[in-house]
Amino acid sequence: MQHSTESIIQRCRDAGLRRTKALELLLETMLESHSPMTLADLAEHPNLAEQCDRATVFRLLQRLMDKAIVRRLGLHERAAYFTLLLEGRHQDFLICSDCGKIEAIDAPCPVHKLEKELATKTGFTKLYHELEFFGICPKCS
Amino acid sequence: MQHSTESIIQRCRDAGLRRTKALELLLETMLESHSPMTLADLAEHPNLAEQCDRATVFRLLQRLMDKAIVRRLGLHERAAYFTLLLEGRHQDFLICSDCGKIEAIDAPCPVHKLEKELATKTGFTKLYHELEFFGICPKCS
DNA sequence: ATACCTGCAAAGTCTTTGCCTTAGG
DNA sequence: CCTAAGGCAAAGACTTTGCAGGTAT
Repeated sequence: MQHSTESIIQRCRDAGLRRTKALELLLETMLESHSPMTLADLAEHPNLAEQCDRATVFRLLQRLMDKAIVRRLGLHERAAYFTLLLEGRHQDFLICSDCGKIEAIDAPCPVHKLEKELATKTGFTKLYHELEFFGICPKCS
Repeated sequence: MQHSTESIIQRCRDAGLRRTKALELLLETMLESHSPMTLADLAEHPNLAEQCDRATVFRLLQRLMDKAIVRRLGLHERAAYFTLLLEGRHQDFLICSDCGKIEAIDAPCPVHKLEKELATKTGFTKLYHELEFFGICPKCS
């Protein structure tokens, strides 16, 4: 396997984190799962449930995000974002990871072809997509 | 203007919603703003702050989502999702809007070109993107 | 030895609901 | 008139933090 737990632990060590039981178990668990997990998913996972506190998992995730080993998906605020669905308008967004400013991108979206393919391959219906670009805006950098 | 408040209100009426002051103000506000807004953004917006309760805005957004006039961005759970950042692996996701199941998509991501363009056009640095497809999975439909 | 981690419990923040009143159709 | 919508206040859900004690280095 290309990404062993051991090699990720090494990345953590290089980033200055201590090798603790909780860290090992967390990384193993995230590596086993092939899709994103919530804090609850992780803290209640059999690997972790009896082994460490939810606050520990939370703080580990925080550190791992700081070190760019873990990413939190979605817009980076706690609150939910809403947008109007207007006929003939599809919006993708460009978001500053630092100040949080969100702007709409006008560029034609290059994803529709893949979306069609997915519809036939996977049997999903009512497909739509969301595409967000994140980065540091000129002001913040 | 192509999308007048009036025309959206008509969509709402067609969908069975009553024409109330709060609805009008909410739609106007969302139409003015050209990027997604949080419940707090909306409820505290000068247009709405003194005019209606936050719970009202919340319930309006709910109804508008039911009627597919508004969309809530991001993964549709309350909790945040985390994923490992592994070298050489970029994942896009396919999510069932009904049961919430998330699966990773292997297909080569068609977005990198646009990402490069954005970097030069906008001056954003450290760009990356997230791409999610939503739909109803075979089991749920 | 000491700076970093952990567990527990409490506080915060944003969302969601109950209940009664108001008003649109 | 009848039912959907609104206001207020309280409850929920998930996240985040303070502090005292434990542990990797």
